Amino acid sequence: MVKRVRGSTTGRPIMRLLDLLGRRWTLRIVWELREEPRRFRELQDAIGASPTIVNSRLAELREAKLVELDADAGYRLTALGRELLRLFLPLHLWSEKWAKAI
Amino acid sequence: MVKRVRGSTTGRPIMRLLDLLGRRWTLRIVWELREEPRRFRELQDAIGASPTIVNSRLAELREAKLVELDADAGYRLTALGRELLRLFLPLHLWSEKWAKAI
DNA sequence: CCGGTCGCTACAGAAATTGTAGTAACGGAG
DNA sequence: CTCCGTTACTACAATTTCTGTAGCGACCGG
Repeated sequence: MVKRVRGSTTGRPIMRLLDLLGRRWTLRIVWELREEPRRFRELQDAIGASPTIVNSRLAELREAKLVELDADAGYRLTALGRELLRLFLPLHLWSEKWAKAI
Repeated sequence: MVKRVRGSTTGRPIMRLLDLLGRRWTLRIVWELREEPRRFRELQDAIGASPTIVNSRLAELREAKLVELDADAGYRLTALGRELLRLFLPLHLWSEKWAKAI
């Protein structure tokens, strides 16, 4: 009994990734961690979600090795997480163009 | 009374975009449309979601001018949607690397 | 011992999603 | 004309997810 990835029957990496990132607040959390580590409550206040779900998403992101908790600094992106973020950075610029178009 | 974007108080483009893309199935739908237009049912079967939610997401994506419905061909990405997709394409390759790491 | 912060959890109510069924419009075959 | 298949899409109850609030246990400085 293989642990099925939500919404995907194949388990292909891209599907697993899209599934992970396509959950409420996940992209937003990665985005909030783009510059510096954040504390749990700090992160929660920044995005305005319930602690329950912030904790769930952080657990998922930690399991995916994209985020880690440093006792001194707080939550931060791992090396893998920073790689992912780098792929997403162009979105920032593009979103400005998109906003003008709609 | 400004129409508030879910989870965002600022309405900044990047937040609106992250909010839109951070909804269940949205990223997946864009991904499924990467190569060729798809019919409603075809899309629904491919991703395995309920018609209700497929229709909601398509409506949001159409409002965001990322997807359009061509009566002959089916649903397809707009020029804007293809631009966004292009930003996401590197994810495919990266996801393979990520899958090995976790 | 007290008061603050830390990550995190419990839980009831609200909202989103699912799964199934079905609608209305169109087109082609008989 | 009727029948059949296809199209996009909707209705609705059951289920799952998320929210909002409160609070726990551990730690630390005064």
